[in-house]
Amino acid sequence: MPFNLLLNNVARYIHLTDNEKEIFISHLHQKKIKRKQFFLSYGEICKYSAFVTTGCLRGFTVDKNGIEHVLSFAPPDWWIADMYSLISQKPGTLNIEALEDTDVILLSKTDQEKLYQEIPKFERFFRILTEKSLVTNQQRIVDNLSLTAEERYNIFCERYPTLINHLPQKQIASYIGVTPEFFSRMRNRH
Amino acid sequence: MPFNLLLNNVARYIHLTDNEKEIFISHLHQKKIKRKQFFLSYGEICKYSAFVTTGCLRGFTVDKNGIEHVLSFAPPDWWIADMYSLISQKPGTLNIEALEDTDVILLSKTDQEKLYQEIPKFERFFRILTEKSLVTNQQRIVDNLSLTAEERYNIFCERYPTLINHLPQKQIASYIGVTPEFFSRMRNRH
DNA sequence: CGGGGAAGTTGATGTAGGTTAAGAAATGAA
DNA sequence: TTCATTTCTTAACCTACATCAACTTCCCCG
Repeated sequence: MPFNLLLNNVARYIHLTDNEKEIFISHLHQKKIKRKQFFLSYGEICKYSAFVTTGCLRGFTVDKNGIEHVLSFAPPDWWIADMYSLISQKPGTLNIEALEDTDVILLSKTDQEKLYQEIPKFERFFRILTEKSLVTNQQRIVDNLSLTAEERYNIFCERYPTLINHLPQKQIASYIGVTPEFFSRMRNRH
Repeated sequence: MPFNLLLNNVARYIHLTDNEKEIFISHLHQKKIKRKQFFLSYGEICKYSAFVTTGCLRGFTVDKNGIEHVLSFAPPDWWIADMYSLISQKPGTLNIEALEDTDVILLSKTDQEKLYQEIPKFERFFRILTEKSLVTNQQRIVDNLSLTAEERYNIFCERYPTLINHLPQKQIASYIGVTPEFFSRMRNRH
């Protein structure tokens, strides 16, 4: 059944009884997002966390010069949301777009809060998830401050080997923090 | 009593009974850190979260060229730790140093876990804390990718007005991601 | 309260990476 | 398969910020 990937994802950090699994699943919705379709746009209020089962999403912002900056990729087994907007329920700055046809499982903000009431273990689950995400983001800040573009690229290759073949170069360039032109030059020099 | 600042910090997100407050306090330790003294050094395993009551700490890494990069400041009412090391209990890369004589309240990793057992509400507290920290860090990544040094400086001034007068310029420069020389020039042109 | 090390300033010069532009290659919708 | 649209490449030139060095000012600790 289609929720297995997600149940395994959850099982990494907390144990659920069969009954709890059913309660959990009752809060979930499935959705298909076609390539290039937006799951969330700048200025909207983020009402869902999305868990990708197939395909790939990207979260990005657009700066005042119209340049896109990729904050995160969400391949299968990853969660994505505009955390700022989800928490504050204010309009966010993040766009979330499908890089290919993608299946997601949605958990709404309100269902997530119900879940915290019904199965407090989920506080733990999302705490741990958020902690891991925080560590990754802190490392990225350090990398951006202290490494050259080439070093950041090498780290990206190590950390996300499956994504490298999968993604358009310009998306990786944007994540690394360089222009597509410079990224191309960087790759073709050695 | 010296735990009031911390109890207020906690009360922002969860409500504790008097009994729960006592249990919480029983897990805490106080410590004084003298100016320039290290609370945590690169390569150590981080065993404590620290909550600052007076003074100021800074968390920073040192890159392969010996250059320091400030990840965070912790003035009063802030938590600080090497999250990577605290979670994984592996040697971390963060240094945490007192910028002035500082009083902290410590919560050890093991006491934190006991707290989760004894008062599950603390799962919620630290989830919310971590979420807020994550949002701040994501915004910083976007800022580093899309803004000039001067724009990042202006944002820093808005966001941390009290720190501006308080900190040596070179520390702010390092947080912003520029050299002290460039930071000085930037401030003195207009 | 005085001296020494740290912090800040200023100038000359260097460089990683950006910008603009134009063509080549890949890709996807019909 | 075809054509239109992205994506990628290459080249010339540009700029934000770094580096190095010498000087001044600050400030803390004995």
